[in-house]
Amino acid sequence: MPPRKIRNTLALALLGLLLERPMHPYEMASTLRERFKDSSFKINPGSLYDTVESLAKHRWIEPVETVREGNRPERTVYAHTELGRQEFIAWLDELVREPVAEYPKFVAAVSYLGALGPERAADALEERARHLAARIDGANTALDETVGKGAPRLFMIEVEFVRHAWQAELDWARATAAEIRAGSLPWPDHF
Amino acid sequence: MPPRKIRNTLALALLGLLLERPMHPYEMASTLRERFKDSSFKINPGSLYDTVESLAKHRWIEPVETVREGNRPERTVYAHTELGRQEFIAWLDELVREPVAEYPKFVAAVSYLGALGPERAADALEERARHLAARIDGANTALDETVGKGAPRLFMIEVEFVRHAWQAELDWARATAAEIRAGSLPWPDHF
DNA sequence: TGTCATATAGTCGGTTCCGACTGATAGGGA
DNA sequence: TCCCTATCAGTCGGAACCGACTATATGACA
Repeated sequence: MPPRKIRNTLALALLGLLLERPMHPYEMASTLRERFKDSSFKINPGSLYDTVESLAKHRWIEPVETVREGNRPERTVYAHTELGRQEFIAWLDELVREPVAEYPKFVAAVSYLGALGPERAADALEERARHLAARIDGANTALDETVGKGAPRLFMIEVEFVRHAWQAELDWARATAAEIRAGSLPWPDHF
Repeated sequence: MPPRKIRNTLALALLGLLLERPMHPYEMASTLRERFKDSSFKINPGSLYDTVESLAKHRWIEPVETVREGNRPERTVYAHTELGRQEFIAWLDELVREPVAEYPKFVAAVSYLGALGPERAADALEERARHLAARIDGANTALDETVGKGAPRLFMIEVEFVRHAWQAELDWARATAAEIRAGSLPWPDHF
């Protein structure tokens, strides 16, 4: 099996939507926003149209009609192909099964934490912890509201995951700041 | 304060190295690899030279000499500037303090977990859990070795963080797979 | 002595990505 | 009627990114 030709996960989101029904690009973006999926996928007008084009080039989706309303720009409506459906499932399966390296910015920063010196490092970690706590609150509110409206948990399962991940990061940030304050994380000089 | 002009974290890594001593690009890459920092930063020859150029263009670093050994290509040795030193610290501080959205591929996949159907989803999560467990083992080995050689913990602090993050992800994957198997995570039909 | 693998050092061209911008329509208020 | 804002729909140029490739030197080994 050759490596997948499209790696951009926005393509996964768009494909997933088109499995429900045909749409034009702008509609895909607004539907994703409605469903809070804009926190799982980076939706930017430039990337959106590039990605749709790339999906079409690879025949995972195809234009089914172009409509024009009044003087507005023409809209091209796309639908998924059978190839697209298969690739979607295979890709999804692979993404869940195999962790891939992703180089988050925070890991980069932690690699050079020493350069901040102990006080400033502990300070910064504690501030991060406060931000994370606020985000976790936000996630809880979003979950409560959505489940309150009767939506199945599975529709927001990724929010449950990120909440869990943030909580872990929060715990680490607090614990590490505490270690620095307590002096139990020795600070070499030549930083 | 205008937004930072360079966002690429490889630039942070290179700048951090040049604070120790002047180096030429290839040497920066090999030094990072020696120190296991290639798991925190994506080091690719193309990006390396582009990034060095960009750092130089912004005057965060500057060439100090070009040397030639035998018939090998010329090497340009760079050093950090005072501006570079200041930007490094300010950037680092900001990266630690403020969490930024990063759209990991796994979150994308979990957003569409429903499409896999319950059996395949549970299967895939369990496989991921096994991969994660292996990585955690690897991290532990690396930590033991390095600390065994007398290196300060702070030099590998980012490995402690990623181990913690992986452990959290592992816990979530296992717990969610178990919920699916137990039927306590209801699966809507129209996926 | 030929050759094979590895380390050194970097170039090049193409794709991807993205933020700033354009321009039309719709609705509301003064 | 004029203006303000929001929404709709998309274009464009440049920056970032990355994989494939080039080319020399060194040491091992058959």
